[in-house]
Amino acid sequence: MHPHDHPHDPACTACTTPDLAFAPHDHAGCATDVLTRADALAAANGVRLTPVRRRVLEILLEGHRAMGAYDVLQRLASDGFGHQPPVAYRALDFLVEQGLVHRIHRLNAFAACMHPGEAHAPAFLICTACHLVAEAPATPVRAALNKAAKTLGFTIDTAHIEAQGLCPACQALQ
Amino acid sequence: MHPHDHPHDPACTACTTPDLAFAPHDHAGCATDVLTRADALAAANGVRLTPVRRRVLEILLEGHRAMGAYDVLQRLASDGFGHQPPVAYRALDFLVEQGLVHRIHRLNAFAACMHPGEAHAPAFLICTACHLVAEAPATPVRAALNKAAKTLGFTIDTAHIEAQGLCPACQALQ
DNA sequence: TAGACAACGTAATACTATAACAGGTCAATC
DNA sequence: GATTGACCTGTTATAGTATTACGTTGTCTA
Repeated sequence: MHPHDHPHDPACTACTTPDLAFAPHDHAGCATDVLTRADALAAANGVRLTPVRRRVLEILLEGHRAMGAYDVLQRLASDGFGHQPPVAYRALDFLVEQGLVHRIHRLNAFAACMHPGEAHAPAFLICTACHLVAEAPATPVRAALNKAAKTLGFTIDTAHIEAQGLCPACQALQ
Repeated sequence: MHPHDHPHDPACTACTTPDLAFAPHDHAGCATDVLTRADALAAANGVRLTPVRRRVLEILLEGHRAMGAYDVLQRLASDGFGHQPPVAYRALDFLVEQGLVHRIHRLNAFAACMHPGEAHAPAFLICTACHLVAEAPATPVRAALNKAAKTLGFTIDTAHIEAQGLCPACQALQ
């Protein structure tokens, strides 16, 4: 897997790979790839992926799940970092600003972005059974949303699209 | 204005009226119409729109804005209802279940549904300047979302689509 | 009218998030 | 090499959001 230190490029396989959350995959590779890309992005943007921040990203990358700030905090504390909420919230806020983490409002939780550096505006698919979260490409969804807003004269700045339902694996178990 | 005690009907003008939040309109009529429809819906569904519940809906209908549960609670308390959070949350939960109120996750707040009884799955447009909230018809948006989910094998149960930006009036003031 | 059940009210608590301030690190500058 | 200033981390304290648990009242029905 190449370092992937570039913005979205249709010629790059990693860039065009669909979200793997719901598919069996080499998760260790998947996670370290994202971390590598995160390092590169931080350098490119002139910001610092400090130890706490990087650790938070690692923690979120352990699974394709959203975690609450306090769960992250507990992990940080047991790793020798601070014990107070701002420690977690600051790192999370930074990662969200940098596009390395997404906030899932419906769950009051945070999930690692699996497509950092790619210009993307995902829709989140949240499995209510196994709690996996995937990012679905949502360009057409956003186009439709912009169009709907336009008919009311509204100009969209940011949009959050979060769907709950069943992932393929959990559907099979029903 | 007719009682509107029916489900969505393309032949009914009230049913096909676009959301008026961003447009100058007869708000008193707009609010009482929704209340009338709410009464009819509750009766039709065999549930009770009790005094607290109805009052909560009235409060939310005072403006096309989302309110936090504790703001609603304060109003309820000053109207002689209970002073504890469950009083507000229970009424709000009921109204959400009945489709008379929408939860705006991004704001941790609640807004009266302006299209009760119409089979609708709106996208919420939240003005960051004046805090008005409108419901945009989102059938095409949801179609696109379902399609995106399908490519990942995901089945959507419920979706929340919330956009932030500027309403027409606030754009004009920029 | 007795029983079942829904609705309301309260107290207590859990969960999520931010404000305000102190000390530490590091790079650029004098 | 000391100094400044920006940024980062940590703390305490507090604000804001939501739920659990339990007792009482009201309503409907058998």
